Amino acid sequence: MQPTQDILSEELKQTARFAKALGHPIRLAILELLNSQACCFHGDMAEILPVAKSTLSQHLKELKNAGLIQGNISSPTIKYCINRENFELAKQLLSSALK
Amino acid sequence: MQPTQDILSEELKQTARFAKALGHPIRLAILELLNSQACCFHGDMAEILPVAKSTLSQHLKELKNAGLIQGNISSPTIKYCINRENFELAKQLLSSALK
DNA sequence: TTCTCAATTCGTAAAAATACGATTGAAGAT
DNA sequence: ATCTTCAATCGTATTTTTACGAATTGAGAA
Repeated sequence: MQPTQDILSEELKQTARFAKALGHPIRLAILELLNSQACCFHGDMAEILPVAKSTLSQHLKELKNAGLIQGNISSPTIKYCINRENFELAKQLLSSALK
Repeated sequence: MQPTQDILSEELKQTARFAKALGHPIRLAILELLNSQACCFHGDMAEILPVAKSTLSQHLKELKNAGLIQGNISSPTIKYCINRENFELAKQLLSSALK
């Protein structure tokens, strides 16, 4: 075995993080919704997606942790948006991983 | 909640399966190795990647199940290769999910 | 201040992923 | 037929993921 850093580079780990975040149908559906601007609010998504609201919150949290989305308070709701910068980065990293 | 099939399409589920398979650093490293033709054999990979052989086998199995790689027996070893068709499909689906 | 509503967090359970060493299996070499 | 050798599978443990309903929080409305 070689030293970890040689093979498992930071770039590769970041790519894996993004891929993992994308690795669930619900989360992809969330991104699709946000990307199409069809909706931005937790409540609206909860009506469309076949999961409980608490589960939806968990998926939103994971996407936030991965940096793919962000939420802006717009009382009484929260407006979710794609984080374009990281979304682009994810696209780049994944497309380069699949080159 | 709407009927599942409307939102969670087969395409979206397939995309999630690919993304999930890509969502681990070791598996990305495997694909990188296979893609660069630097090596193709389980034993060679086991020397390079910082995991036990049995763990490596598990990751190879997951990549196989996802359709991203395939193994051809070449006694006494097994030659692993990228499954180009599905690799392309994954690239396509993911890039379209991140459009 | 109290009420209401949206969203998150908590508590919990079940399933899946990750990892390892030991064992087994399959194929060629002796 | 027996011995090697490579890789997969088994058995197991730990951690993470996924999911739900209940309880909490926070901000504006009454």
